[in-house]
Amino acid sequence: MKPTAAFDSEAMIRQAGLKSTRSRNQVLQLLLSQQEVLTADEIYERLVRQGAKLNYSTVYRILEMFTEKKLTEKVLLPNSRKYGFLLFTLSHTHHLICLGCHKVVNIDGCPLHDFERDLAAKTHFQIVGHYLELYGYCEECRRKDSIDDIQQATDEVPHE
Amino acid sequence: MKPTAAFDSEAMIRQAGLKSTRSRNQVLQLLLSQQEVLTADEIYERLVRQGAKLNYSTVYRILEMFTEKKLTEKVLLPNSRKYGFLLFTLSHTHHLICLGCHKVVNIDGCPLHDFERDLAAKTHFQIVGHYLELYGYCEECRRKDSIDDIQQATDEVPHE
DNA sequence: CAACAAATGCAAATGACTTGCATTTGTTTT
DNA sequence: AAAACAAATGCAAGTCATTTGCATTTGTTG
Repeated sequence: MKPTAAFDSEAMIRQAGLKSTRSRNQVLQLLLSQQEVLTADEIYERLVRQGAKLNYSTVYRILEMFTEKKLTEKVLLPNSRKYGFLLFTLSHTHHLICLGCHKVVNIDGCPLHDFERDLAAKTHFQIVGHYLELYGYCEECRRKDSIDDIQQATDEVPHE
Repeated sequence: MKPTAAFDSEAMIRQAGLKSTRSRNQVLQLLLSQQEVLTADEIYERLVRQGAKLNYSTVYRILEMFTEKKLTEKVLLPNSRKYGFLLFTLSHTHHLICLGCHKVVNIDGCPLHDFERDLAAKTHFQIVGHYLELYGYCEECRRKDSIDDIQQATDEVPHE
């Protein structure tokens, strides 16, 4: 009998209306096994290290397709011009991302709801969207790293 | 007597501890004359069109230096992997950016202050920063563009 | 106004994707 | 279960925004 993760990923891929291919399953299983944001090349590297045979561009195409079909979501990583991908189930909200281990914590609801309404009224803008991600260090990472490391990394975070 | 903008930019550049060069003044004057976010290549194009003689990489280096010295700030533009630059004085807050004309409206205060404190308590994260920009259409742009155009552009905005 | 560090120009390099096209693989159909 | 076919993948080359190395020019200072 197949391992559970493998079964799940096949079902999920089919349910999204996609062909269930070896590469797609490998990508989705990796994402399912980690509750963190991964970049395309982290995904590629990890899969290759696990012995998978697949191409860089395939990874991009898979991630693009997964995102289109709402299996994953794409978020901009701070100060890097790179995108991270995470399971859509973890998503569709804003995230608190640990800068140490890339763990993702979901934020229930949008803290900007009322704020946006007021702002629209004040500025006469039609507000069509916003981009919000929060960054920090989780409990474990804070324990592992010294205050100095954390202080240094703080500089890499966008304003505020 | 020199035009005011020229004078201002020289003073600002010197005050930032930088050499006042022709190119730096041209870039800063352009930014001073428009209250909007501009990308590096928009800046380059506009200056060249005005007859300035300067290099693409110079523009990048200037913007980088200005940002380091807090004359400008660098913000990620939605869904484009490009950066926009704007005066630091317009900045150090969050922005509401018009997707039509790239006009920037400053947002006073940070709507996430209390929220972050509560979230930190709940998640045991040390929250070190966040990225927030809002996108929409200003009054003029809404008047100019048809509903259809706006609807289409809406799709280009990051989640929520 | 010489001396020198800093800024600029230019061409080539980089990083993160993206694309075109030939080949292979799931899926569907017989 | 093999054919038929669209869809997915591999590979190599291409983009786009930005960065870098190095030779040259320009502000600033002694």
